[in-house]
Formats: sequence, structure tokens, C-alpha cells
Amino acid sequence: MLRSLPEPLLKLARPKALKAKQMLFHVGEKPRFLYFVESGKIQLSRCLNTGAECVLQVINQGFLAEASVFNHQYHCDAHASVDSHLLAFPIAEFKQDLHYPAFRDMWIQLLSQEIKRLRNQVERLSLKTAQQRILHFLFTEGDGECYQLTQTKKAWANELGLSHEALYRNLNSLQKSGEIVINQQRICFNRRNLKTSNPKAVKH
Amino acid sequence: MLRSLPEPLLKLARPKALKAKQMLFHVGEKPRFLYFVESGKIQLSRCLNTGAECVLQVINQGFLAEASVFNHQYHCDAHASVDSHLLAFPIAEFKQDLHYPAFRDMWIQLLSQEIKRLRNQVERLSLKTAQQRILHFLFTEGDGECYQLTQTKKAWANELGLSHEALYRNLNSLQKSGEIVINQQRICFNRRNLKTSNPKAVKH
DNA sequence: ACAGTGGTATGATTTAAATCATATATCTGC
DNA sequence: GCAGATATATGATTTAAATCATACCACTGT
Repeated sequence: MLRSLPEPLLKLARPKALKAKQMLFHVGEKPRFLYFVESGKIQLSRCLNTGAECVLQVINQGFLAEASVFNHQYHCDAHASVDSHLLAFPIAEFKQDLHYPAFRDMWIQLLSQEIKRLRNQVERLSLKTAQQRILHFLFTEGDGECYQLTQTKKAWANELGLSHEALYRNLNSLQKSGEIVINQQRICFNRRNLKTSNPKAVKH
Repeated sequence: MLRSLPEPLLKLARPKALKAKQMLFHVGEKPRFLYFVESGKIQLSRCLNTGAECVLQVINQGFLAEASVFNHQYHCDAHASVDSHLLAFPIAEFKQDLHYPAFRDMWIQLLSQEIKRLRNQVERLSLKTAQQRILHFLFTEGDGECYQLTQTKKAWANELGLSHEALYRNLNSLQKSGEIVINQQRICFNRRNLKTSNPKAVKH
């Protein structure tokens, strides 16, 4: 992904290391850098007026808060959930370099991808039951057969808009009813059900 | 918004009229045109494997399915919910014209905006109760004080991920408890509660 | 004027998730 | 290796939304 970046911009990138739980930026601050996550895990979140925290996105690898390029302030908080390594690109130069066709195309594609991902998440959160959300997630984020869990189940529950208890219980019952098989971090659809159970599922 | 489009591209735009309930495109089709909604209302939706329909977006005015510019197939259905007028831009030429800096900047801003809007919606759908979702919607989509409803309550309920009954009941109880005031299509926060009740609410 | 359709509204019942409580397992820093 | 924190897990209870039912209203086309 970094391959499409123009040389001069790459040279301007400053490495930045974050310890677990360290903040990267806060809501309301003026964006000066656009960050690329090389390793680790960055969470975008926002505190609701109820005081509860809502995780908007978890980035393992890739650009972060893409919208900040054209915004005067961050609309969410960002912190590292584990030790992480980032690259910081100065936003002014980044904007300049959008003139390069290859870079511009990459950037537009990236934004479009993110829109699709978010539409998937909206669709998923519109589902009423825990089981439906779990299956929808496995269909859209997995390879069609399996999904390798890359976070804790608790964090996953949050992403699914469920209490962690509801996730534990429903994973259990999905396994008991034979719809899925769980090996440690790997969750697979039961082969026998795969063809017939969800004919309309659409991969993104 | 159309102002930023280059002259040659504008000349290529073909008007397209849709009757209510008429389909614009189906999931899986190859995108040939990027559509701009001039008037009316276009719904992007997707049928879930359960058979239920999920509304992903309702466009009254603006571009539609932005991601289609770089995709080989639509990932959702689109139909007009009322009689609508669109402009159809050939995608090949559209891509060409992204070379124009003003146009490219507009397009990137537009995609970024949409990402923010979707993040808001994800945040909203993560809220557990109907009341929280309603208030969150009024805060993020309204002007900070009031919101002018532009669709039926039934359609709104769908957007909020609620049954229409739940929306009716909770609007009623929010009004009774004095948190909001409803005049026909206009919903306002009660002035007295405004300052103190939701200090952390963030406008996008 | 009329019938049919879809939105609005409210009551009764069911259902599933949230919450609370508690226990065990696992990871992490010292 | 140990202590504290966090994740996993499951049971009991509460709660709020979904669902089902019914009624009324507004709009549309004939």
C-alpha cells in the first residue's frame, strides 16, 4: 500500500512508536499528520454522551482517519490497544502529492474500500439478533469458509454491538447446533451447511 | 456540488428519470454510470440471507454508490422510493477527469464526508436503546437544536435499526418526559435541557 | 365517492439481549 | 513464581425491543 506513495512524501514520513493504551490524538484536535499503521493496533473511538465508549474502528495495518486530510479537527479519539509502530505523514505535503495520478487513484480506492466496509458494518448492526450478526460478520469478513479471529472475543463483541456475554453464549449455541466449528482463534462454517444455508450472502 | 465538475464531463451527463419503486441497478451488475441524484429519493439496500431488506443509505441529493467508480460490480441494490431525477455520468470518462485538481479534491472530500457519516451511523447503531439512538440522531443530523424530518417515521425507524412501533413509542415518551418537542415534521430539543443534558455530544 | 394501500398509533404478549453475579482461566509485570 | 488485571464462561434476573393484533388516518387512483 505504501508502494503507491511518491518518493518525496515517503522521505518525509516520521516513525512513531506508541505503547499500549497511549493516546495518539483526541477529538477536537487539529490534524497535522496522517498516520499509517505499520504494526500493532490502533482503536478509533468516541465517548458517547452517556459516557460509554464506542469503538468506531480497529486498524491493524493501513491508514488511519482518512477524513482528517480535509478536516480541521478530529472527530474521534485514537489510542493504541497494544504497542504499535506508525508512520506520520505531514498533511500539507500529503495534499500536495495527491497530484500524482497513481497516488490519487490509490487514495480514492482506499476511501471507497472503507465506505464499503462501513456499509457492511451498518448492515450488520441493523440485524436484530446476535446469531445473525455473528454469521454476517463471518460471511463478510471471512474467506467464505473460515475466519481467523485477530482480537479478543470481548473486543469482537464490542464491534458487533453486543455484550460479551451474548457473544459467548451465541458462539456456543451456534457450535452446538452445528452451524460453525471453533478451533481456538479459527471459526469455520460447518461444511455440510455451507451450500444451502445462506445462498444470498454477498461477499464485498 | 456539480459546480466542481469539469465542463466536458458535464456535457456527457445523461438525464435519467425513475418512477417510484423503479430499480436503478441490482447487486452484482457491472457499473457503467455513476449517478447523481438531482431530486427525489434513491434507496441503497441489500437483501440479507434471512430475506429481510436492509437499507444502507437514502440519497435525496448527491452522488450515489461512490465506490462503484473503482469496482467491477455493485454491492447493493438501488431503487427510487419516489419519482426521481438523476444524472448519469459514464464511469470511464469520470475516471479520466479525476486528473483535474479541483475535481479530484472535491471527490476526495466527498468520500471523506461519507466515511464520517457512516461512522456516525455505526456509532448510533451500537447504542442499545431506542431513546439513545433517537437522541444521537437528532444531535448528529440536526442543527444542534432541531431536526426537520425528511422521510416517513417508518423509514426513519429502519435507518435507526428499530421497529416502527418502537420509534413511535419512544418519540412519544421522549416528548412526555419533556426532552423533545415535536411539531409535525420538526423535532426540537427542549431548550431547558439542551445545555446540561448532553455536554459531550460531538457534531460531525 | 370509493376501495385499496401504506403510514401512524397503541395495546398485549413474547423473546432475546443486557445486566448482575460469580467462578475459572489466561496473561502480564514485577 | 506470584499478584493483579483481564478475558472467558455460565447462571439468574431484569428490561426493552420485537412481534402480533387491531384501529384509524391520509393519500392515490379509479
